[in-house]
Formats: sequence, structure tokens, C-alpha cells
Amino acid sequence: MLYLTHSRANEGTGLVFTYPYARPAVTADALLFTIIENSLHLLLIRRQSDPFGGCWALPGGFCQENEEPGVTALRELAEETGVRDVWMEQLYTFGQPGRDPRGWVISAAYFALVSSDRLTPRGADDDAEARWLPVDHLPPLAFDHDQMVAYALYRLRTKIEYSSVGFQLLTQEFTLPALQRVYEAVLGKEIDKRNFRKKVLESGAVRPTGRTLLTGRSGVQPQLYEFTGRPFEFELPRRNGRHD
Amino acid sequence: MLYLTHSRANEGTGLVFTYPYARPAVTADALLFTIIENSLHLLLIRRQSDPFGGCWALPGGFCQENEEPGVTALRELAEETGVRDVWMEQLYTFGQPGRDPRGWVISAAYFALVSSDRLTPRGADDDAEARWLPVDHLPPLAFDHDQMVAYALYRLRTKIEYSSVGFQLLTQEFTLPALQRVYEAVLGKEIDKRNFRKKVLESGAVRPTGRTLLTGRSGVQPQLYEFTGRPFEFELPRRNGRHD
DNA sequence: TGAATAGTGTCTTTCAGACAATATGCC
DNA sequence: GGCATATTGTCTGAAAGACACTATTCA
Repeated sequence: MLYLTHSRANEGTGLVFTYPYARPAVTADALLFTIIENSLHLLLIRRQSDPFGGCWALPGGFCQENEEPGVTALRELAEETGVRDVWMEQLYTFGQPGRDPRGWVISAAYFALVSSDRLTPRGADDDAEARWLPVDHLPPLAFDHDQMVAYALYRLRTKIEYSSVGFQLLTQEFTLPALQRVYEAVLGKEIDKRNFRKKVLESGAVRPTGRTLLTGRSGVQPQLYEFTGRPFEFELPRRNGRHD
Repeated sequence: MLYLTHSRANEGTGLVFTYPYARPAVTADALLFTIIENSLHLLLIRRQSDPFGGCWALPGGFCQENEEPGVTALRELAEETGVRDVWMEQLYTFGQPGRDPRGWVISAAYFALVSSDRLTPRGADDDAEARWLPVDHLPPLAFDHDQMVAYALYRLRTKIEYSSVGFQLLTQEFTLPALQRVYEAVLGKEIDKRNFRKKVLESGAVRPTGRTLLTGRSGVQPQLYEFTGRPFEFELPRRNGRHD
């Protein structure tokens, strides 16, 4: 094994100390979810070049010097897909040896949600194809991105039950039936309408705006609400609790 | 700004492709907690050299080539403090510019728990001082390690309520009063003995071993139990729920 | 026998969960 | 009028939470 000491590897990094180790390349990948037609979708791009040329992959790329990986993820999302202003949090950092055929590459994965209206689906600065694909029918992905998706889905499905992240999948004003459809799409189960409305309204997490939605379809015009910021939890019935 | 192309920075990294970016140094830090005398303690080392020479800091160090950061964290724990066989999970990856005065250094932080008996407190291969300090009275730490500790404590205090991680802070055999003291130490609140015992026993998460503990003190000899692996949740009473 | 600790049971209240009928708007 | 959707309330059972006394061991 070869260690570098005082090598040119320090150039451009601001590292001026004696540093006896090789350095990995570091990338950031974004897992951006939204709800389209009542089902959960993930934003993917089709890779233009090798490795995995032609494969579907998560938007992402290499961190620039002194760029916090979360900033990288947002930048790559904007550059590759044109999507901005998303809710985002760090998901996990993947560093398994061999996860990138080019060598030692560590990737920080970020978990992001966006309202169903703010999505500008197509690629921006280059002609890379960017598309929303339903999470129930995903193709095999490049690198270890399948593993990332599995973990992000787990995170979303658990976190929506004990936090208010679900509201990040809606527009600022929304109806209670739309909120319920978000929970049903994420959790993959039907929820009793009356119990759900009762919990939402009693939580204080929503406030009516006084307006109603013009659906253009038959039926009652539903009332519009907005998120107050107060916490909202909705757990599915379980025989056993959450794990660990 | 200087970018390297085909530079010697690739040497020893296995990266054979044209790579237009500088690379960060990557480190892993371990936040190892245990319970000592009914209060939560954190394992720290005193830094021998600059930066932050003489300061208290988390055990950790640079990733070796193709070493997964979690492996680094375990290796550094063993090397610097002699502690092995701990429960561990990834906490967060810190990459804020300026977090290390030496330059661009990204750190993956790992959150770890160990039984109160398995701890071999003192430094191992070098004479670096390693000590358990109570989390309620921590000195200022090197780098952004204060921030890491704050987040790890948040993670521990939330996670102990909806998972069974609390058992990782006990020996394989333990008494119910000891289990309760773990929860009280982590959550910082007294818990009603009868309600706690009822929840633990009804959860199926513990099984009596048939033995009792010889305390050497006055009072009843408490029964010993072991963890069955079944999930156990214990939430403190709340006016509001968990946040986000 | 006194001090320290382990162990046990009931009652009340709150909340989850099952369940069905009415009202409104569009065609 | 028919269809589609939104909206509303009650009852039951389970679990949380408040609460106090007895039993065992050691000095």
C-alpha cells in the first residue's frame, strides 16, 4: 500500500499539514420524492456517460472544494433537473469499498421532498434526461443507488408517522382529502377518513384559510387549510411497535 | 481556484479516471456513551498535538484507503481507548467549511453505546489520555465536536423512546430497576416504577433468567432478566408530540 | 428494629379504532 | 336525478397514567 506524504495531493485543498493518507473523492446524491397522481415518485436522471452510461441514477455529483455536501446536493439538483426550493435532510453516507468502479468514492446521500406543484420536471443546463418515476416500478439503478432508495423509502415511511414531513409533499394550501392521500400514498394503506380528519384537526397542525378549492369535478368543494407548524403524528395500527 | 487533472492526487486511491476536483480529507469520529453510577457518560480523549492540542475531543481519525468510515470509527476507538464490541450506528456527516483549521476535512460521526461492564477506560497503544466524562459537565471540545455531542444526545434521547437501544447500555443480564435507571439517566426524568415495570414485562422484551443479583446491600435481591430482542418502547408523557 | 431497596394492583381517564349517513356540487 | 366527493359523530375497548403499601435483606 502506498501512502502519500507531502504529496501534490495537498494542492488546492487548503491542507497544509503533513497528511499520510490518500483521500477519497466525495460526492453527494439527492433522493427527491414527490406525489404525482396520488402515488409516490422519485426524481431520476439517465446517465450520459460511463460508468453505468444509459442507466438510471440519482441526481448528484462531486463536491467542489470546501463545499458542504448538502450544498452539493442542492446544486446538482438544480443543475441536472432544474428543481429548487425543496425540503432536504441528510440521509446516510455510503462508503462501502467497491461501490464505485472508478475507485474510492464516498457519497453523502440526501433525502428531499417537494410539493407536487413546484416540480419542473425536465433537465436544465444539459440535455440529460430527468424524470419522475413511480417508486413502485423503479428500474435497476447505477452504483449502490438501489440501496439508497430503499433506505430513503424506509426513512420516509417511518418519519411521516412521527413528524410533520408529510406536509412537505403538499402545496402551501391543501385540502384534508389531499393530505390523507399523501399519507395513503406513502404508507401504502387506506386510512379511515373520519379518524384521520379527527386527528389532524385536533392536533392543531392545520388552520383553515377560509377558501375552498374549485375542483371542476362533481362533489363538495373542499376547504383549504395551511400548516401551522405544530407537530402532527399519525401512526398506522401495528401489532408490534417500531423496531431496533 | 486550482483544479487538478490527472494529478498525482490520484496515486494510491485507485481513481484512474480524469477527476477535475480537489478531494477532502475524510475522518470518522465516535461518540461512545455508557452509564456510570446512574449517569450518562461520554468517552473522550485529550489531544496530544495541534490543532487543539491539550483539548478534549472525540476519539477518531483519518480513514485509510478504501476503509468504510464506520470501520475507521471502530478501529480508532480500539486504538485510542481500547474499547471494542460496541453497538454503533452512523450519526451524521459534518462537512461545514472551516470546521477543521487544517483545511477541507469532512467527518463522519458515529453514535455508539456500550454496556457499563465492557468498558476498559484507559488508553491503549499510545499514552493518550482517554476518559469517561459525565455528559452534564463536559468541557468545551475541539473542532465542532460540541455540535456532534449535542446531536448525539438528541438522537439517544429520542431513539430510546421508540426503540430498544437502551438495552445496549446494560450488561447481558440486568435487573428491572437497573433498566429503569438507564431510562431515567438518559431522559433526565423520574419514571413511575409500577408503570415502567408493567410496560417492560407486557412488551415481551425481557425474559427472567431465574437468577437474582447479589447486591451486597440491604433490600430485596432483584431478579435478573435478559433482552429477548422483541421491541420495547417507552415514551415520556408529553403535552406535544415529537417534533419536525 | 430500622433503613434501604424490590416488588405488587386498582382505578380513572384518554385515545385509538371501528363504523354509516348526510350534504354539496357537477353533469 | 344520478354520480362523485366532502363532511360529520358515537360507541367501545385498550392503554396510559396516577397512586400506596408490603416484602426482603443487611447492618
